[in-house]
Amino acid sequence: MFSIDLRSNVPIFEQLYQEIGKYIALSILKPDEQLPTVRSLAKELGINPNTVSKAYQEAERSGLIYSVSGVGMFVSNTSEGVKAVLAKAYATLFEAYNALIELGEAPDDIINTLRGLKS
Amino acid sequence: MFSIDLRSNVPIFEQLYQEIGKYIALSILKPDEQLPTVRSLAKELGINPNTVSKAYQEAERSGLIYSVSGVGMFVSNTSEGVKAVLAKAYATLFEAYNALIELGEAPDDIINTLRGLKS
Amino acid sequence: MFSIDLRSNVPIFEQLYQEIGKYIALSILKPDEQLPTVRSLAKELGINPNTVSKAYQEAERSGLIYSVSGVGMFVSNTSEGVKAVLAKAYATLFEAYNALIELGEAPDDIINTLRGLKS
Amino acid sequence: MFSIDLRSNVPIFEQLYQEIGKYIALSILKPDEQLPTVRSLAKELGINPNTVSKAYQEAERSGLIYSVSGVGMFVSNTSEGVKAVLAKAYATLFEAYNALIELGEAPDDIINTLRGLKS
DNA sequence: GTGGTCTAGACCACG
DNA sequence: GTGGTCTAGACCACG
Repeated sequence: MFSIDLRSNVPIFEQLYQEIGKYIALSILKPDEQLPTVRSLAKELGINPNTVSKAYQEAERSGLIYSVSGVGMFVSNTSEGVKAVLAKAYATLFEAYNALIELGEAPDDIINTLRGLKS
Repeated sequence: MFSIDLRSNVPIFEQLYQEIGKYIALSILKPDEQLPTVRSLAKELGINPNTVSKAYQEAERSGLIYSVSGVGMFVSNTSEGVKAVLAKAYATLFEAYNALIELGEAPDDIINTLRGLKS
Repeated sequence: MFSIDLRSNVPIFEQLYQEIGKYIALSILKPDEQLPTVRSLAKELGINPNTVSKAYQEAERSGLIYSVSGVGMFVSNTSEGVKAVLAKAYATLFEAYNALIELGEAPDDIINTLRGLKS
Repeated sequence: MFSIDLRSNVPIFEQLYQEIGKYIALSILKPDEQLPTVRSLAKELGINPNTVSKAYQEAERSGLIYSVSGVGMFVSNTSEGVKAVLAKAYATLFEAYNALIELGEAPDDIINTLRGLKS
């Protein structure tokens, strides 16, 4: 289910965190569904359990998942957590958009280019 | 002329490289104009000369500037270099856009949000 | 009667122990009244019997309840046990209060804030 | 300057994080003052650099400190960060206060007890 | 020099 | 069984 790119400059724990956010936003992971255990996911991905744990802790701090002591990690009721994920993604878009504006691109040109992309 | 933020998580050399691209794209830096020397710019910004050097090297690799041995760095005839800068900025935008699509956002919603921004 | 929150970061046995203390202090549980058996309470709350057992042991050590071999757990004659529960709760309060003092808050400010709370 | 208790049940990184917050709130650590490096503090306290790093990262996420790449960690302009620290400390106080209320203690009794403490 | 990430492996509390 | 913390040690990017 989860896939990571060991060659990426994005840290592994960050990739994993983003994937969790993505799957929850897409309802592939549903509220109160249990995530793979730290150890099993680490084994499956061939990475260190500490790295998975770090991703899970980030996700818990973001309100995306919660932990049940002695049992495992579960998907939160998503409303607030997903909002945060979306907000972050939009912030990145705005930043890239503003960088183009700073380079002298016209707003309409940028938007038209994006509209061309979607079809 | 150049301004950097030491507290930013964006590396300093990267900030500097982007500023060079920005000023060239905006024709504030013009073809064959000389850039500040590594040492003078480092002194002015209070940063390590190696950092300035790295930014210049990146800009040279991108075709934005060229070096004249023993003299300094100069702005290239811009057409291709600026194209590269713009292409990179657009690539970042597309990446952010696609991340939103992956999160389930509708293309029209994203574009309308951006259109709201521009006014 | 007892209610626990599996998602809380407070251990379940601790929550249960505190609830026992609370009900005894409030005389909802009365001297020599029998507590639910470990197994029945575990079943009712959907938790591990060992967890209930641990809470009961804590409560017994605090003098809140006593065990009758082969029969079950019973509420103690409360005076000393309740005193211990209260003492512990006050200790926690003092600790939080002192932390605020250490942070430079004025005693009167803290007390006034609490007084505002109570109304 | 920093002191930790290895025997405490409070994690080391958490103790360190709280100390940072305390010293900033008390202006013992002043804005833009540099903190000890990860390695030097680890050595001084006899703990692992990773543990110090975790505390620093927590403090950075809280806005208490900021990092300058290649140089070190520095105290933020404190207003917002300190507010968060104080808010957290007050939350702990309120929790302890409410626990006492639940145990049947009268608000005035609790407050009078605290007032007795302060003198 | 600085902090950030990761691994391997241990130990712990909770259940 | 579960996740959380910590150590020892390596490697990396940035400066």
